[in-house]
Amino acid sequence: MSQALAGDTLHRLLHAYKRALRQAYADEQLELGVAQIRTLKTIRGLSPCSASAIAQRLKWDKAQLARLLGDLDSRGLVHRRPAPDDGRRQQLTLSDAGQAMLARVDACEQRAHERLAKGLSETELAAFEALAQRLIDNLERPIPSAD
Amino acid sequence: MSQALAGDTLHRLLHAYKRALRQAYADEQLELGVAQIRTLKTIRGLSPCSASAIAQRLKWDKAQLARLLGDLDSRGLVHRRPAPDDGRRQQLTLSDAGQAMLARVDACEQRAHERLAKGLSETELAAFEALAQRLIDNLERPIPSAD
DNA sequence: ATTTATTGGTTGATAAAGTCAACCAATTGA
DNA sequence: TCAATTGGTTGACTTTATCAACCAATAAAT
Repeated sequence: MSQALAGDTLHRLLHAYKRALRQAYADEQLELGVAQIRTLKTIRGLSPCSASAIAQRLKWDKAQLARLLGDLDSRGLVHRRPAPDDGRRQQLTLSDAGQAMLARVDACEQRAHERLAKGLSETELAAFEALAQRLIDNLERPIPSAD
Repeated sequence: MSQALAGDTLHRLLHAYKRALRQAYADEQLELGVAQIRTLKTIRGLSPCSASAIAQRLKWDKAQLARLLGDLDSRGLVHRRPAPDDGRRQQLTLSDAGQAMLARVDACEQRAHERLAKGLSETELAAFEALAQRLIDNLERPIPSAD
């Protein structure tokens, strides 16, 4: 790696960030994991929403997604309905309980994020976000094959 | 969170990054996981080095570290010797095989990091690193207790 | 219209990452 | 001298992540 960006920095940042999130969720007695919450948030942000859309969006294995959705369903946080136009697909929406849960998550995460961003300006955070997005794009872009 | 930095961006970046690393290691037939490699790299970078120093540095659970070190030891990649000045502590060093392994890792990761950083200038990467370090500092700084 | 390929989702199996508690020996602090 | 803490190990468990096989439905090819 170029000396400017150490992979270890990325590892440590996410490790610290996830621990901060888990602690914030535990403090608030939210009995969900980070992946479950990310799933709920993605359902909120996509319309219409399906398991394959989430898997594509988060680059998750569909088997993992299936289990996460099964769990969220059994907790009554999401609705799964057959899609009207494709018998294979399920239409995912948040239940009332799911929406209420996410409202609590939002409050939780706001505190965690205030702590994360303390002392950094909006300009700096925006710059970080833009750079991070470019790094993601680099990694998610298919490698042109030599064949 | 402030609108400028989305937590989801961090998740997606590390997810993509770890997948890229795992792929790079698999392509090179390195039969180690990301955590094992980070452990070896930390041993290389710390002198003297002990398990507690690594756990402190990476903010890992010491039980997790113990198992990682046991595995690296059984693969002959590290040496564990009693510390001369503290009967509780072990002095950790890389074996010749461990050093050779890290040389392969370095080559591997250079390619992964070139891909990660493609199209970004050294200035941009340095800015990202500096901002990431500040975010880590924010999260790792103890919260002053109200008591 | 029929066949083949792909997609959406589930289940089984497994590995990696991560956490918590209990324990013991050695060291430090009271 | 005794209590508290530290360094490390082991047991147990949870969460995250991956791969393969499978089935039903849809799309593409013939």
